[in-house]
Amino acid sequence: MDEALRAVADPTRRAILRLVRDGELAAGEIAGHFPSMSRPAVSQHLKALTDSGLVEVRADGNRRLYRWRREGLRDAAAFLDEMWSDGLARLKAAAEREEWPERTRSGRTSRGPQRKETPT
Amino acid sequence: MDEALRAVADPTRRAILRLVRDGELAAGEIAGHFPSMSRPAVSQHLKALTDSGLVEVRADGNRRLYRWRREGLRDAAAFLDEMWSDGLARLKAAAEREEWPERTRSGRTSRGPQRKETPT
DNA sequence: GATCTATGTAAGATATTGGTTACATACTCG
DNA sequence: CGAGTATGTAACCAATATCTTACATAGATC
Repeated sequence: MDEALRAVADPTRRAILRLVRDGELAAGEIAGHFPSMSRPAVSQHLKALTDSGLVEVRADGNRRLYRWRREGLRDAAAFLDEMWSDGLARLKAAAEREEWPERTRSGRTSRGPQRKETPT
Repeated sequence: MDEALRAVADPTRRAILRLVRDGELAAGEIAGHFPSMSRPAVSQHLKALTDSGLVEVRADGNRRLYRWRREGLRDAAAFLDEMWSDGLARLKAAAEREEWPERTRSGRTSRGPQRKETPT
């Protein structure tokens, strides 16, 4: 999953993913969408995406057609979903029980002139 | 979003996130969960997490309590969800219409003994 | 076969990451 | 105040990432 997340953390690669999401595109066509970057750079991003399983390649004569691979994001999506949604549930439940471990030990209960406590 | 995704791409940081997901933990307690790594290393991961908005800190006397910050993953989760779920819909729709741009140009229609075409 | 065309790979420069040890701070406690 | 505890930062290093340019290779075309 690490690889997939790292791959997706790069904006260029995310853009490529969006490009090949609903159809195949040749490497050159993809590179054409990034005029600010050399073609080899894009090629390397494509390699990264392929290696991390986010896209698949298919040879078509001269060219190489890239296509989105949905499975590639499964674990990453699952993690984030669990973290976000399930985490919401946990937070809510904890808040309702007021179970948050607030004052954990000393309990800074109005003793000294606390200067920069809780920089909220 | 880049930062959040990059932060979450690291397994140590994911583990930290899970640790502070349902309550506050002091830096030292967190570091205690990673005996294989020096305390400063964990501290730096905490900094990364804080900078990317995935956790918040609160001073409590001597210590610094870290807590999960749900908002931090909003965009990342949204992206992955859109990519995964919505992408599924797109794929399905495209498949039903058989709209996949298969043979894009030449149409490798049984001409040569295609060796390693479509490594499926 | 000679020559495009499409694309990957090698080599190298530079920036960023992730760790370590040493040190600086700040709060707590007797 | 002085010792001890909790934690962040600085300095450094090794490994990676991400570009660029130059080059290699394979299929297409005439």
